[in-house]
Amino acid sequence: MRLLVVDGNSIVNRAYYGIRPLTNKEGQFTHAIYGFLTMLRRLEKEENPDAVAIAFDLKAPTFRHKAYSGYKATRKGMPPELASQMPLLKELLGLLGYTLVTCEGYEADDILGTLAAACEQRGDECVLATGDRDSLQLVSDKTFVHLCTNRDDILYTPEKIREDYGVTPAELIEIKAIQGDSSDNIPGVAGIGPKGATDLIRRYHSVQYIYDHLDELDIKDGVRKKLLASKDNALLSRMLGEIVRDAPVDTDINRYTVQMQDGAACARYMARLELFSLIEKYDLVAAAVPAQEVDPAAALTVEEDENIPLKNKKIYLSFDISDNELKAFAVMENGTVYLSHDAALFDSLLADSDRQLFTRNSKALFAYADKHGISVRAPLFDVELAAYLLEPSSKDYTDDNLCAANQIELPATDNEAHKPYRALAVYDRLCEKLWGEIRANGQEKLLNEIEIPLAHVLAKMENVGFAVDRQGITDYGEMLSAQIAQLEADIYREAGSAFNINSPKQLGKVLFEDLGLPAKKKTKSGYSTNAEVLESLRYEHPVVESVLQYRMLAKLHSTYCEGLLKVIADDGRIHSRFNQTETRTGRISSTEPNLQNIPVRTELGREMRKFFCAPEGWVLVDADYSQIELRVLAHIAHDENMIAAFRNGDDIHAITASQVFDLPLEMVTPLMRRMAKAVNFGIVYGIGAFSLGKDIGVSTKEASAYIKNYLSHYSGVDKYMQEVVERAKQDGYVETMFGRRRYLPELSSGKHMLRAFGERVARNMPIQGTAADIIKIAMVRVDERLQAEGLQARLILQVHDELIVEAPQEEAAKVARLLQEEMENAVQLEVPLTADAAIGRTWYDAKG
DNA sequence: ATGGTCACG
DNA sequence: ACGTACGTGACCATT
Repeated sequence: MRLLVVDGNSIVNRAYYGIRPLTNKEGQFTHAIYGFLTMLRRLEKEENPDAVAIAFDLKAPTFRHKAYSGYKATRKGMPPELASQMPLLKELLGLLGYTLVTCEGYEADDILGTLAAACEQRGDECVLATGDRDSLQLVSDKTFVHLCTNRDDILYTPEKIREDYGVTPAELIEIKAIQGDSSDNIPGVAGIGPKGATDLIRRYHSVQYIYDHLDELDIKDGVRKKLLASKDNALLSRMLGEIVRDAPVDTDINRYTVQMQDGAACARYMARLELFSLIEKYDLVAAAVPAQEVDPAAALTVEEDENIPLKNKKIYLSFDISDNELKAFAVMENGTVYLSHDAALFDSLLADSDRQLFTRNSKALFAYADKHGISVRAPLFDVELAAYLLEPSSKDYTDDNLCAANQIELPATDNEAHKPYRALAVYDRLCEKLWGEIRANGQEKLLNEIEIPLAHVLAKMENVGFAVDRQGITDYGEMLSAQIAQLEADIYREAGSAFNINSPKQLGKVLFEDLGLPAKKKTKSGYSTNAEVLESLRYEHPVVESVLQYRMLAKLHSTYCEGLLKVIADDGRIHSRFNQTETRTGRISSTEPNLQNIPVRTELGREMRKFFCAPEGWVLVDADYSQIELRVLAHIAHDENMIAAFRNGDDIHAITASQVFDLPLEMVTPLMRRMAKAVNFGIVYGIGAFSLGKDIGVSTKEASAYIKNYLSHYSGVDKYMQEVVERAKQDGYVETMFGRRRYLPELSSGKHMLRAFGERVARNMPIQGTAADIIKIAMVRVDERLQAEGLQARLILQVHDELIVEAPQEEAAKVARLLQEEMENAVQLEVPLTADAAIGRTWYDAKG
């Protein structure tokens, strides 16, 4: 038999600190629970035990705390974010069929020692899972320690301990007795550390022997003196350091076999915690559906191709549209789902302004309507968009997840074909719940006046697509291929060997081992070979320059030439998809292909934009906001200096330079302006002196002086940056001018890094998010205006602060004015918003 | 599936 | 003592 004993407190600590915070809707932290179960599953898979015991400390569990003023032996209660997860974790473990072991007056370590001793006596094997090296003293030919570290897991056998420490497992106690352990209040011998202690025990094996033969030992007098001075402490430490092996706990291995009793209860518990991936991992998806006999009232009723009553004004609608064609749809009334294929009925529902539609993926609905010449007159509620506004950090917004998160149980059905409609049967409750929260958050306008109308605009943009010059891309790609082949040959010659240049691993070996170039930075899996590192090695070896060139061309070729050629549709246009629920800040994203990252910064890359063009007789009108984020910052921070600069129409980066460097404007050099620009960006991103310094090539100290200067001149910004973090900590979220929220559980993390990240996000999101809100408003208005004025011109792309419209030649001038007007007037700020429009045959030409 | 790299705002 | 600016998506190599 083989028993796995888990040191619950140690593993939960690893989980808590090792995983970024997660919360459910109620704000309950769940990441330690998630991490614990993930680790537990991995342990079981790797160790394949017959039984599992999970040991916990009984009284207020403690954790080792490093005081900021150096290492100090303090024990402090666990942070509340972890403490609140402990009872939930224990209850869930119980439901999953694990047996927990605790013992009054004993620590988890002692339980590990006791169970291991019992296994040894019976001849069973025992694996101890812990993150704490103290347990290594328990290792024997029957007992192993599975040490969980931040990087990876190590299995300790007696041999492995000999290899790592050069002593036997039992001798580890002796080492610790001399070395001491501040976190465990074990004093040890003052003045002797790990090295000295290990050396002594390797030679003399025990503390007792050392003191019995102190005068005869072959050691320095200083060491002898230290040993003598701490004799009492050393002997006490020897006792304290030994783990108890006879705690009064049940050592019968049969008590610890794992048997889940109630899968449905586990699934419900996990759903309440919103740990949906665990439901899948534990294969409880089926159990999550309440069995019919348990709740017969909740059985799903589906009427196929029946006459749909449609008595209500509120229509709960589900549809299956692919390639803009309707496959089927369903409506729900009074809990009954009516399935239909009647497209005419479907179309009439969309056009009926007296009905309100409650659905999801309204973008697909708008795309369908647009394609079929139907104007959607029914007011719409979209669960996905609503859920996104309520919690923009979620990964997806499936019906199942939304119902689970809102404690709405899905009705049961045996019919596989009816499964997709289970959520529709409870859509009235789901929509009610979501709408209630939208109202409570004051997000009604954001949903109804920005996101839902925007879905319509995005649908049209996807349908229209962006015309491209296929032949142009092909020729350009061939030109690149030739250059890439040449560079490849150059690189092999310069490096003295042939290898896969695309493999960072192989490239790292060639540069830093074969050629002996200095490695600047490391990644998790080896040397870093990114552009920053290569730039710094540019003049060290000719191959570096070639690799940089190769990288640039290879990127252009694979991502942009080959990538784009693959997605040109039959109409000769590229139909990117715009995702409206992806980003945590409120921006939209673009996929298949991503048209928001077409090269522009280098001339060669920029050429790519010559192949994005308008059809014959048409032109592109491109307009972009000038410094929208800084203007938003000036507005929301009420910063007088920055507001004045924008009102004067000043060059904001030059003004900033004159302030940061304390010089008159005429004396600002281009370099100073460039640095000031970096500071302006840095401020928007939540800034740190280290990174700013790196970015502009000055010392951290100098960078921090710039920041200090900046904040003293823009004191409104300084005040805002402090207050926004303060408020975020109180509220748990930040929001934009238009009420778009982002929750920041990171702010209450015990991990410094994570908390600092949360603070930067708190400073950045309201700025980036407000800018995103503004351009969304502009898009909706531009679309309305184009239609209202009877123009053929249409929006085809948005790139965060830039809109692109294609227009018949003769409409171009009017459209350019319209675009600029709507963008600049989307919202009134304390500073003017400016947008610059330009006209051209291609994107390259139209971008001012 | 993950990590490294690099394209954009 | 730690690691180092916000937000994305695609491609390639590697596991």
